[in-house]
Amino acid sequence: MLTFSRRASPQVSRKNKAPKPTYIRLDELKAGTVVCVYGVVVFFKPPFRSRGTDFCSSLKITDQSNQKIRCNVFCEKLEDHPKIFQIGDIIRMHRLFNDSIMLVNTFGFSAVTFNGVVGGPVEPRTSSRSFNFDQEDVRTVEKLRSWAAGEAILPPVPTIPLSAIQPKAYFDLTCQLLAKAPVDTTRTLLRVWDGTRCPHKLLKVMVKPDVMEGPSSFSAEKETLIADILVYDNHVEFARQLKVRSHFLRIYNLRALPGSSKGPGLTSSQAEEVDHLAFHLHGGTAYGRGIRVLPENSPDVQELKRTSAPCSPPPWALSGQAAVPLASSRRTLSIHLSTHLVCQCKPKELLFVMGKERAVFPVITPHSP
DNA sequence: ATTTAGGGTTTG
Repeated sequence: MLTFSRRASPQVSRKNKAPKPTYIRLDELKAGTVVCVYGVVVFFKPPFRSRGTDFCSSLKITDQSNQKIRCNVFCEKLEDHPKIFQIGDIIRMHRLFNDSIMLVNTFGFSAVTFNGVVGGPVEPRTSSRSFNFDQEDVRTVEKLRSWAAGEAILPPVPTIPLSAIQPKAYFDLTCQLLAKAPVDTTRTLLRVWDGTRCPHKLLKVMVKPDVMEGPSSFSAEKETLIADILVYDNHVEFARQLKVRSHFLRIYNLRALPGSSKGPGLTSSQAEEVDHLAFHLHGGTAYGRGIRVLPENSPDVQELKRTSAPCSPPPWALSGQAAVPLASSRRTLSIHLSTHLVCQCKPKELLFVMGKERAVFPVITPHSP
């Protein structure tokens, strides 16, 4: 709904008569008080399971005062955690208790986050059903963005594509999950791609096809683009929740190591290939190590969809529509026959891109008489 | 109605 502030400037509000909070500069925090703050994220750990009942998000923020303040956010539900995706994001938090060591969320806590890129749209990210957000918030976000740009807080490259991997270095990867499989009690395999080609050969992890969620194999061409990631220990539980194909991920503090490691799950011939890279998400949360699912509407996901499926609509050999009677309703189906199916190659699946939509279709092959 | 963690690279 639209309300009006005392200064008669329009104010978008989704809640009636909420008093406007006062945001405290980070150099004016007093121990033992409950505060609302704005800040630029200079460090964060994606939510990880604590030993208590909640997930914990650990972060460090700063503002024009240059004070750096640590915060911990405890929430039982993942979706209630601040939607921080990278260093440089702007965050607004309401109702944090200052215990003199750090800020910790308290009753009535809420968080809204924004991309930190100067000049970008100021789009609030939150799971709060009601929150206030007006022109003053827009100005605060823009001021923090331009201040942070001068402080060089954003990492020089937000995430590294597979094509730019430096062996042995730690990096963040934005990717689509294509398939996954449990390997043993401490490890899960994630098969991902970002549409770019790694200049190094990629070590493949062998698992039984019947435990694979998603396709157990891809075309030889596509396999050269797929990175096999072994995630360890505390990340296994998180990996279990991930959904093949529909989930776009950012994996933080990933490491690509020359494939000298031998052991179950790796083929012996590959293990001797030192040129092959093996991807590991080690156990623990140091340096913000972890996995986050990116929202479907995030710019990073839109960009990934563009780069991982750069092709024009295929030439149709046949195209049309058909009304299909169903049990409860009647639907119209668009039917296309790809020219790929009337040539000599025999694909097992086809990847079609139409605008922003993407779908992988199994090829139905009729039995020979 | 206030525990959890309290940043700082791996068993592989």
